[in-house]
Amino acid sequence: MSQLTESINQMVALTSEEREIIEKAYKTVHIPKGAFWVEQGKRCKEVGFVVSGKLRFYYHDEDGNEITCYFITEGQFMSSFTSFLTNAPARENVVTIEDTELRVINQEELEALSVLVPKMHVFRRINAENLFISMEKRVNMLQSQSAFERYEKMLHESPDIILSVPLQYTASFLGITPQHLSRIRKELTK
Amino acid sequence: MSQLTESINQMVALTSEEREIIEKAYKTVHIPKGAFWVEQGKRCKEVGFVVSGKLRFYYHDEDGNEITCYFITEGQFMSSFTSFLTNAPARENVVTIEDTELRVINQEELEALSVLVPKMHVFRRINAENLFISMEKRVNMLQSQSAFERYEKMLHESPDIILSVPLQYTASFLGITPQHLSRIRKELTK
DNA sequence: ATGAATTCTTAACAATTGTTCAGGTGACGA
DNA sequence: TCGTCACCTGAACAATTGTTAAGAATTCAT
Repeated sequence: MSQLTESINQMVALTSEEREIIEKAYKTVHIPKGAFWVEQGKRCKEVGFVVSGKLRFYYHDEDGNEITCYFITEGQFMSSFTSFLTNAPARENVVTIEDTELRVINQEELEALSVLVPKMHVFRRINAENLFISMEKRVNMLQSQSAFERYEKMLHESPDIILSVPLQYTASFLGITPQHLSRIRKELTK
Repeated sequence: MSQLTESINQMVALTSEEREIIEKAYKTVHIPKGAFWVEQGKRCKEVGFVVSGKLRFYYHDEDGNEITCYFITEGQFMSSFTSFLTNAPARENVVTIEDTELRVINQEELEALSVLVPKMHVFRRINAENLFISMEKRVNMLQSQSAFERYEKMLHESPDIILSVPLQYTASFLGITPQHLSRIRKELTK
């Protein structure tokens, strides 16, 4: 079976029947590098699982600056969750930074699947909890650490992202300007 | 019935039998002003619902500064979630800033209750999703707004908290020093 | 390979935020 | 009532971060 149910299975043990039902419910989608999966202002009606590839979430603030909210890589469940959960227009754009393969499911299908496989409620809960935990870490970082410390931490925790995306994306993810990140890098190479 | 099941009922419609079961599962606890509910370093094994009162979550960073993570008020579900969910020692202290009444339930009881009332899984999922959404807003704020803007926003969204807690708590919640918040306030009164 | 476009670096200067320290206010118990 | 303590304000100075502008390096399409 696929990575998708493998990942779900790690959170809630599945029977092989359940795995099959789930496999059938999620569709496979290929998105070429640079294409949008979600567009700012439109409703996001799907959640997805990244089989391979990499995506970036970003929005434009009042001054027109691009703010990167997330980088999403292989093995992660993702969506423009706030839009998906509240049915509000998405605040952010989601674009691929590499050719990407997803497994996706829409709202109605997910609800139907959760009826067929009630464990999906538990999975969805655990997933939401994990999202919360990672956001809490991020708030702690932004709230109490300097830009230098935040970059060092990211360098340690996700060097792959830093190496594979333009510096400006990393900078806005950390809440600083590209110029300042460039300065921090220079400082670090000493 | 109580505020507790009223709140749960708003997220997942409950039958009166379910409400009764839930009411019995949650214990009532009174905590006087200034007392700890969770202590940094200990495991948090309960989740709670605030019937009345107000709490503050905070931890000490490497330099010994108190960092306020959350203010929790009436009608909110709360826990030291990362500790509760991962069984790790709590990073933060939770203290009451007013005399507080809680409805609490521990891990085993919650799991047992979720078996008796499977809808609890759905409720817990929705609750986790809501926590995620509020954290996402907070990350956006910290990532892309100035201290001045963050304070203005908080003044608009939770004036009650600003009015009822010492300035230094609000300051660390916003990620700034008390002196700087004092400066911002002065600026605002012009 | 070449030029255009994007991205990155650098530096000077400006704005924001932190640090230190001093004083002032108000609450509260002896 | 008095002193103590916690909290808030203020100002001078320092550190961090943003802004602007220019040039260097890299990427990309042709």
